[in-house]
Amino acid sequence: MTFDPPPGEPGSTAADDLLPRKFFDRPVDEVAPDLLGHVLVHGDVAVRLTEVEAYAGPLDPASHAYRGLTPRTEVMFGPPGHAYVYFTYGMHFCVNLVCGEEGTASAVLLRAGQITAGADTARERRPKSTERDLARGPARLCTALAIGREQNGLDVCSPESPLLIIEGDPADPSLIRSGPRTGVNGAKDTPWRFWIDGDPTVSPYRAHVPRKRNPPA
DNA sequence: TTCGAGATCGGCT
DNA sequence: GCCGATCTCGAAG
Repeated sequence: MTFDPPPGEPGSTAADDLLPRKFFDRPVDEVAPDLLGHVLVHGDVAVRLTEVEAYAGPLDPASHAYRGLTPRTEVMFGPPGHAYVYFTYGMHFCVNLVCGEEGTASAVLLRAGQITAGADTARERRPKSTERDLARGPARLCTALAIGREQNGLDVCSPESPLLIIEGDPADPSLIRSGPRTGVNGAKDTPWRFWIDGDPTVSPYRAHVPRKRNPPA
């Protein structure tokens, strides 16, 4: 398996390659499948998105916004086209893109993708991963792209931003599948996980398993 | 290949 | 204190 060379020098992304903000200013369940095939760029690493999940704001029990506006979820309640990065399980970062009108607090979790540029850099960050595993899973995707707290709130539609979403090869609509969301306790019957069928970088589905606790002595 | 369990800490009740 | 939009490793089939 080979990787295509980067389309140009890092940072040379033309502004008209960026997805426009109005792309994100739509209902989250429309934006999520449309994101498949587009490319998230941070530094010299680029990832073509192959798997995403939609979260519908305060009405969605699976969403961080379910409990309302908090300092953590502030970005979700802001304007569309911004990155919401959160820290979970004490060790992992995950990245979402805010969708819909300001205040709706809906977002798309970026779950997996294929590295299309900067594979060497990504491999340095994840030396134990095979090529297909480099961005297979939301936390791995963040590691491969070096996304952390500093990237929270960045505007991915602005050419000035270090974190950008650029137009890629849109996924073949006949290959887009949807199903229940991964690792989510509430609202697990909502088929808001979207992926490109047959793509090896799509993470395996795992039903939610509550963590076992140490029994009291 | 699949399954089970541990790791680790911020956010919220 | 409890829980979580996860990942990794080791063991077993």
